Amino acid sequence: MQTDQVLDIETAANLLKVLGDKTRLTMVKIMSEHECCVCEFVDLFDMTQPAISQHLRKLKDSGLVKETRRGHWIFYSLNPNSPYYTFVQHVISDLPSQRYKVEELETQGKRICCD
Amino acid sequence: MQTDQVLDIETAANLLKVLGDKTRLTMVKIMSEHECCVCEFVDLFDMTQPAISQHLRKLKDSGLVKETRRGHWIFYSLNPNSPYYTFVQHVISDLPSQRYKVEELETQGKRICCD
DNA sequence: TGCATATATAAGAGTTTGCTTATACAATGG
DNA sequence: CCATTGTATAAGCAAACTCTTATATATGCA
Repeated sequence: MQTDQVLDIETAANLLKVLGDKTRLTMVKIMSEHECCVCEFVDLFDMTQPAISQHLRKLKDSGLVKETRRGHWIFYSLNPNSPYYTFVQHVISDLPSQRYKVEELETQGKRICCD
Repeated sequence: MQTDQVLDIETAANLLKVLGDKTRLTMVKIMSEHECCVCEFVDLFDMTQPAISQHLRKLKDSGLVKETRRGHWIFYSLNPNSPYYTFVQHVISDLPSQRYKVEELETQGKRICCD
């Protein structure tokens, strides 16, 4: 994994820019608690699928997030192997839990599960 | 002052957007270690005075930074009364110290001091 | 009072961002 | 192998961002 290392400022600024968007920051907080697939994000945010996809690509390009395909669905989650994993944890630790959103999906029967 | 409170996500995203710029992030790290006036920033960054001024305004508008005038100079520093002070501390704690930059100014006789 | 210095603001140009719609690609099941 | 479903990519547009130059404002001092 990695330890609390010193981050160079330019790298940190780029990460913060990626996180400095309400949609992406919420996604990251959600993924720190659950993995999620694209169509779930589409339901959670009132946004088109391409818009969601583009946000996820930014997160993936930054290395903060990884994807796993299971059948039709691609699940996104925080990448614990990112050298910036603990940095992100620092940043999002003060944010309110977003579990309730995923639970709402669940009660609406919109949660995707591949077991 | 304030405690480790939960930050709403939109507010956090806006703060991160402000911090998600190399110049501003470096400024904030510097100010967490020293107060600085505008002309010092102009020397530290290879940037025009209005560009520096505009970055400082963004930081001030976010409430993260406060200014104190002393004669000709306006000194900027982190605002410990900001409700987001500890959040910012979390974010910048992993960044490398920028003291050496201010020390370079000092050896070049470019440091402003109003004692 | 008038000038020099420090800083802020205004206006404009070039770039980046974040959406939209349209289309392409990938996987599954009949 | 075709249709359906989930996801990604492309192209285009409006808004936001970050710089530049020019100018205004504020303070201290001769």
